Amino acid sequence: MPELPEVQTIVNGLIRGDESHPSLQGSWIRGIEILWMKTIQYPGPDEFINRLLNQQILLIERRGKFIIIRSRENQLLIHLRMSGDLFLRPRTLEFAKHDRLILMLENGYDLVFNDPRKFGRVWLVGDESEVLGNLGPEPFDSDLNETVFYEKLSKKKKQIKPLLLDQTFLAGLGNIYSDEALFLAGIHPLTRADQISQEKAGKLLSSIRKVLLEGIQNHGASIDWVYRGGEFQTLFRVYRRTGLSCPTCGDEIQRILVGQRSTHFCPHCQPNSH
DNA sequence: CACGAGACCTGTTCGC
DNA sequence: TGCGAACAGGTCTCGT
Repeated sequence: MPELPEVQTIVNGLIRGDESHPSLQGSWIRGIEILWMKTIQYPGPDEFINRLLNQQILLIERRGKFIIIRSRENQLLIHLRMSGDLFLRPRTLEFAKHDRLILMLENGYDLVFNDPRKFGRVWLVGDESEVLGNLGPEPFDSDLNETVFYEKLSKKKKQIKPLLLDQTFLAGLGNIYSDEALFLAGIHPLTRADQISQEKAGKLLSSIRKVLLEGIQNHGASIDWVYRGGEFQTLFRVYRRTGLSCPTCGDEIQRILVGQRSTHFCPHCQPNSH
């Protein structure tokens, strides 16, 4: 599911709090319930509980698609993968379907990791670079400009779509936002990265930033039964719009498979360059 | 090393 | 209505 805008939306909600729950920041962890053991990627369950119990949550951040929850000595890293969700819920007697990990807070709320497909994972580490060390730059990193991005692209022979999904190249894009960005930039998804001109590279970078910002401003995308309150799905230009008309030229949007992932594009606005 | 297929999971939707 | 196939926002591993 969640790509950068959805993860950012979740982080923003946890930091801010709202009418239904307080901020997560400052909360003390007084109980831990692991409901699906594989959720804990590292360390083992006993050490996980020992090191997290009675810790205070100080900061919540995002890096790529990871949520980072900082206490004094440890970082809890959470990756939602396809169907995970993280939210605060007033303490209840019974857990909900698909709850995988619960941190019980002193203020009467539970921090709930719920994940129907069980792909999501969490790590508890003292040095986050053990897990995040191979991530590429953040899309909004000010050091990433047209020239730098062009040079990064020119070193890769890979097709641009799978390259944008590669988290070691750029952190945060997934299937939705890469299709949307390539459409805005007018680049065919199968174009080799090193065939993209500097001008097109600049256009691609600004398109990536534009669609991510749109996603964040609309609180992410909510599709299928995985509804999280976002509205960006109503603004999709190509993603899951196979057979519908291109918002720019009216041609039919096509769907192809690239690296086993559905890929949507407009054959007229994103001409095949090879 | 690069690439593609398969694995990990459950739930919904589609086609016959 | 029923049933199997296809598909889903991600990433890792294995084989060629």
